[in-house]
Amino acid sequence: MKRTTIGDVAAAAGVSAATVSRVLNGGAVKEDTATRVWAAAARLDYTPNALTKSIFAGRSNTIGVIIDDLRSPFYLDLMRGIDEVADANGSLVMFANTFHRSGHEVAQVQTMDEQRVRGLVVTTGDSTDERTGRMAAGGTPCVIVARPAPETQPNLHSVALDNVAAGRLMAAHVLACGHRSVGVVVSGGRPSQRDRTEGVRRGLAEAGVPLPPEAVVSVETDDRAEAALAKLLDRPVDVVACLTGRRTVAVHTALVARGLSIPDDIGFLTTDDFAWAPALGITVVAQPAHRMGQRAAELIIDNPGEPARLTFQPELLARTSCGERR
Amino acid sequence: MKRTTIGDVAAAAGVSAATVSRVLNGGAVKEDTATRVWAAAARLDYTPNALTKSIFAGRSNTIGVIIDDLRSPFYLDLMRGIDEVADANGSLVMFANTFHRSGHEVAQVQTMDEQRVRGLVVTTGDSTDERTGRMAAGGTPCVIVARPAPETQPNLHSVALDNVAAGRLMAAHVLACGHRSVGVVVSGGRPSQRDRTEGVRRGLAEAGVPLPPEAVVSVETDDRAEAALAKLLDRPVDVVACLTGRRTVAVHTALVARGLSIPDDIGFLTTDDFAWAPALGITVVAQPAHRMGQRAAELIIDNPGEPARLTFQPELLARTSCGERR
DNA sequence: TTGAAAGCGCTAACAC
DNA sequence: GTGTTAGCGCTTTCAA
Repeated sequence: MKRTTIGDVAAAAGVSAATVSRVLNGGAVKEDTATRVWAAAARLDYTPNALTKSIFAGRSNTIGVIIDDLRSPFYLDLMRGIDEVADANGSLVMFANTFHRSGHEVAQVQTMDEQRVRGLVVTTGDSTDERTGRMAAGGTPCVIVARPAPETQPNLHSVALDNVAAGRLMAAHVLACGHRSVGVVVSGGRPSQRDRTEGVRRGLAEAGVPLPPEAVVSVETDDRAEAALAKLLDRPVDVVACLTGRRTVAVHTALVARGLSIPDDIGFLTTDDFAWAPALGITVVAQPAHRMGQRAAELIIDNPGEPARLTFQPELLARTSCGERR
Repeated sequence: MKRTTIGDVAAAAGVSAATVSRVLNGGAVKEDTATRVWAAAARLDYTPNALTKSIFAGRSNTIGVIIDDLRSPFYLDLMRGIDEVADANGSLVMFANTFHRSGHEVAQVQTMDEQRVRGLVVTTGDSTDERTGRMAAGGTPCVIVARPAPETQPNLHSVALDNVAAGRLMAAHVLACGHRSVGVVVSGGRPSQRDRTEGVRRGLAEAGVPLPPEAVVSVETDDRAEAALAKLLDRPVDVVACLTGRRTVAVHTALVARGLSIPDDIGFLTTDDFAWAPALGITVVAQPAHRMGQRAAELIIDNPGEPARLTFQPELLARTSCGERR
């Protein structure tokens, strides 16, 4: 099944391939030549080969995105932001989902590099840092999302939340609601999780409220939420702060499964806004995920000479899940 | 910023480009030659150019996916299914979000064709049918999701839900819960919406319950949900059946905003399962979205000679939002 | 087992 | 204006 090439069109229109190329890309051609070429192209159903074009440019017009898990509300909004800007610039988005298959992530970065993507957005942990760094060194702009870039290097940018501020916002809110004993749920030990925990700790400390180590539990997968919560609620806890949007459903469900009513028996707040949060009255600290995605894509398209480290401020969306504010 | 080419590696290893190619792709080469080549490749940080490779194959190793709006739970799960199978086969996924910008969709199909995708998954309305048909005629396997393929043609497959069955399932459930006056919400007039409505109508008719035209309203965008519901609830309605997963949040919110309590004041059920449905007790008719995505990707990778029209059966997940079953 | 040479579909100099 | 000629980075005959 051979496809129509530029040569076929040229032959059909009685011109050279170069002329066809000029017609298609807006060079200087006589009007009736152009007409003949367009007609021939339409008749032969000619679709130019973008792959071949990219060879000359040295790279494709596609932005690569590597994401842990699209099901997280943050990543989904991030993705939409990237897609929007890409689309507005005539770029495409190539996407790979790691699903936390560690070891696979590095291979995916490599694959994106082989595709000669115009730029790469990575949201994985630091396992990919070395490969991403080399890619940036090779001239491909890369944006690390959700944590600061590991080192200052040309073509290597980052887009992240002020995670400490997010933690502080949560602490301030639960204190304002009259809570004193806070339980914290994180997922794994990624820097963002550590920083948010630290923010909570500092925010509470300023009000003289401690956050002992046993008040912080890690939930690695959804099905371990119940067990982790059982441990967390061994000691009296007024309010549970979930520092990871990925675990919101599981933690909320585990709370309810224990027969706890929110906010009457226990307060609850989490990270990342989501479509059902208003309906459920769940208070969240939101990241400007959509905006972050847009900026990430813009960094790739504009690729400023100076490496950029963009930090975004979180926003508290107070609803009813922590009880009334006093 | 010139990147390392196969020629650079060849020169460094003291062999020809052809030999390097053979080493990289597993041809017959003497062992110590291979060793020298691998060493040179590593030293020069050689990353093969997949774009150039694709020129020879005639097409890339990427599966294109065109989706209306990723925020819909169905599409997100579909996407995950596609990605999974693609990944398992060493394929990548290239993704475009139309966001219902009509007119843009056809351009996006064309763009995917220009990228010489290995295959294309389209979820848009029929505006793209002509272009997709030509793509299939040109040899690229295409899969239309959520409605049957418009015509039987080689390389053109479809993956869809049995929408009439979905409507019947809903009708049977609301009848079993003792409801008699059903209000239906659809979004636009796409075939899937029409078929589901028809299913509801037939299911009710068999029990002698009518579904008059004024019992069906269309909600085109989220912000029009309240107005549409006001109209729908002009007449007495026991239960609202939302036939589009995309509008679940908006319709549910509009119901609650009217001061209606679910299921005490009014029953509610919708299409497509979602993460928070169990927590909210919302009954849904689910599509096997993940499975459908996998099958779509498999159709592209295996591309059977006979055009396939796959139909999937919906499943009722009964929870509490329609009241107790009698 | 290896290299030289041709060519994939397209663009970009350089002539005419 | 338009055609000719070189490539882009890689694979694939075809000889050696």
